[in-house]
Amino acid sequence: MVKAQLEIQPIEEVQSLKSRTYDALKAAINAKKIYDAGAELRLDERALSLQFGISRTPLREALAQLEQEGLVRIVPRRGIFIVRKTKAEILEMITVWAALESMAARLATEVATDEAIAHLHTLVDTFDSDAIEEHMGEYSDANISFHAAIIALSGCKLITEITHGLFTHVRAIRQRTIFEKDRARRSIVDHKEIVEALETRNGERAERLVREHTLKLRQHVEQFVQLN
Amino acid sequence: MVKAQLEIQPIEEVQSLKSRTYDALKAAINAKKIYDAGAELRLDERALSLQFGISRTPLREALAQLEQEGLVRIVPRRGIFIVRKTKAEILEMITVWAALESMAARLATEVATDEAIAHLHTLVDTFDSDAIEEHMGEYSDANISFHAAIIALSGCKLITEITHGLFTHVRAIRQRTIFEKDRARRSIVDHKEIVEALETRNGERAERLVREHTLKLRQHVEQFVQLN
DNA sequence: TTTCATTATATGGTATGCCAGAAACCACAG
DNA sequence: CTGTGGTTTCTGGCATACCATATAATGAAA
Repeated sequence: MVKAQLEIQPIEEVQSLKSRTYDALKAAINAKKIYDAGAELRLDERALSLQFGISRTPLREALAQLEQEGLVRIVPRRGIFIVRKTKAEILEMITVWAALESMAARLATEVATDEAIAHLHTLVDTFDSDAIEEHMGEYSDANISFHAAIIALSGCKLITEITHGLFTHVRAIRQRTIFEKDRARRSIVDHKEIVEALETRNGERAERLVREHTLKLRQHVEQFVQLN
Repeated sequence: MVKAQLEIQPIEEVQSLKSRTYDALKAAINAKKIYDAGAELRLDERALSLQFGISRTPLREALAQLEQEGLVRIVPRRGIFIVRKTKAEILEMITVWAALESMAARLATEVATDEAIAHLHTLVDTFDSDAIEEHMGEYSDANISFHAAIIALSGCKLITEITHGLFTHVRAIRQRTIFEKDRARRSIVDHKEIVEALETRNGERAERLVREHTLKLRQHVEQFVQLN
């Protein structure tokens, strides 16, 4: 046996057009403000195939996948439309999120290393709940990272995958969420409690805190966010 | 305005070949014992298109959707393969199931009607934990129905949808699960407790019982079920 | 007989063309 | 002006043909 003599990089495998088109379309849909009034939700196959410089075949396969994922709806001989989620559907997504992230928190208390849990502090301690007003933008990002981190700590790939899929849908509504400072302040307190529960390996408590935290968001969206 | 003079039935709309092929393939994969040794996992596009009597185009679109769903894997210029889930992935699915069904139980205590909850008795009381041996087959079906019923009681369509998708994968392993009578007996006891918690609108307890019940299954599969 | 290079074949990937249904447009009758 | 029937056009659905690559088959050289 000859030992590796070179640092071999996998040959850059060019993905199929279908796959790349899928990614491109998904990114484009995510970037689009689909909840704005008068937003164009229709996708034109031929126009897209021209823009991408490919034929309709791989494009249609990518669209079929997006349809399966629930991002677009293909109506025979009528058109292809970006799906706008209803408020009820968004609320259901947050509910599922609550179920999954709370389970993730429980798992994290069982499998995560102390170091990994300690690392959460970098995502929480940065923000003082008093001076939160001036850092709403950064906080919003850190907030997302915090929840993603907990899910990652669980070690459960499937939870990561599903919540990531949900996030794709929910992020579109995020730009509509009013981050009033009071909510942010209480949110930080919640986060600190959650970290503490994880550190003390209190699975029950961690699960409950995460669930309640996310259900608060659900409540908030239900009350204050208006779609259409 | 002319009143309806005829009883008009909506025209039976013929679904697209893509859609029907998707359903047919999914059913075929589910019916196949993919975990048996030597099972043929490869799908041949051209052969399938001949069998279905359609061209490769709609077939490929259906396959693209199945790939998105994780049922098959398409390897460029190598072939299309039915995906066999690993044991670790099955365990993750059961974990997610536990998270979702326990949340569903909690929701059910908040939104389900008394009548709907009472209806669960028909799925539980039928089986006496003493005489369970002779009715394992029926019990297995009732068991599935019971869990599906709880999820339905939550009123959360998304939970129903996701768990249904998981079931598609897990059912293939079901035929490998040894239903020894002891597990079935304890399972029935669990079910009765769950119904009671739902009836008394004890959300915390219902959630916990469902979670623990499903995690028991997880534990069992981890210990006793062998794949490959 | 074995090995390796060459060739053939099989298989998925992509492009193209035509078809059918739906919507938009238009003209003409009332 | 209005409503109705017909025609055009637009759009997605499907079939077919060809392409590129991976694999199998073949055969010549060692």
